[in-house]
Amino acid sequence: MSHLQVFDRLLEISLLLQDDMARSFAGSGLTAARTHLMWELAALGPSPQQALAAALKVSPRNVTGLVDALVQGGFVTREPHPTDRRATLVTLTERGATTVRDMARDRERLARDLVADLDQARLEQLGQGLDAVAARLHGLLATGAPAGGAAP
Amino acid sequence: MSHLQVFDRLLEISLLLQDDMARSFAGSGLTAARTHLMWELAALGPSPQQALAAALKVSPRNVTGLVDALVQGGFVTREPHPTDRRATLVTLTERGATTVRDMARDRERLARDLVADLDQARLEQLGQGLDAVAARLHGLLATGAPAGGAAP
DNA sequence: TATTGTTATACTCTATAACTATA
DNA sequence: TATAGTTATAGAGTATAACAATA
Repeated sequence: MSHLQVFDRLLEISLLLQDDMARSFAGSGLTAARTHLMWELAALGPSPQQALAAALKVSPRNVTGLVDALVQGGFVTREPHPTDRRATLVTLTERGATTVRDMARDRERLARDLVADLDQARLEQLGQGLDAVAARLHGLLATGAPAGGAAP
Repeated sequence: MSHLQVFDRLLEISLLLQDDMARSFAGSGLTAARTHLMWELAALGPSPQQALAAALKVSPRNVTGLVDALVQGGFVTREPHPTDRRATLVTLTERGATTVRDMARDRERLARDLVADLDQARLEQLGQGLDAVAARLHGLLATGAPAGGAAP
């Protein structure tokens, strides 16, 4: 097993996970970006758009559009901020909260299914290998210079 | 090490690789989609746009736009097809070919760097674990139903 | 004066549908 | 009649810059 084969597998898995995610949005009015916002919102609790922009590492203008779409879909509402009248608190609706719970459940199930063929020892080995790769990647990116784009 | 931790690591690595890729395009006029097209083009040789659309699993209309941008950047040219006057052969320029070679070199180096901390046995264990995950993922997606979106 | 969210503008990726030129 | 590529149109994500209301 060569380093290139391992790398190819990582890219392959990455693409397959993205495909699966995109497929799961079909017809729901949700997208990766909107789902990500809801996910962060569930973690943060009701938040002004600035906080969401920071959490998502995205421009405030971008958040406006995402929230617009989620409001239209009935997943979130804009509530007045209790003390700052410039801000609005983006808040999950019942439907939005249910959606996030369902996603968390599906995610848990998928995570379990993916390693269903591995016994405890092999799971541990896989985890340690991934830890090492993630650590190297963080190190390489921390230098500022790109580590050298992974063309798929 | 739990299945959820392993899953989180996979998602984390996936995001970091995308970040790195995006960063490596800064100022070059290239993007992930355009780079992907060049990458396929290098593998296929001079190709009509239909072939590229099929290889990239993207609409022919989309290819028109990507090729337009790559022509403008001097990475590819549109040559007349020798026998079919409806078609054009998209062809890498000298600059385009050099770019792909550089990408392949960077990719090789990155693949090596990522596993630099692993000895041969651990590399093998990681590879086998990833193989198992990829196999499960293929199996789950083959059923048609989404395996349950991996919300980041 | 600084911050929150918005309007204005622009670029990219993506898709479908209709159209032109050729097979 | 079918195919290759284009124009037309549209939706989504993203960004910067200018502007309003409020701190």
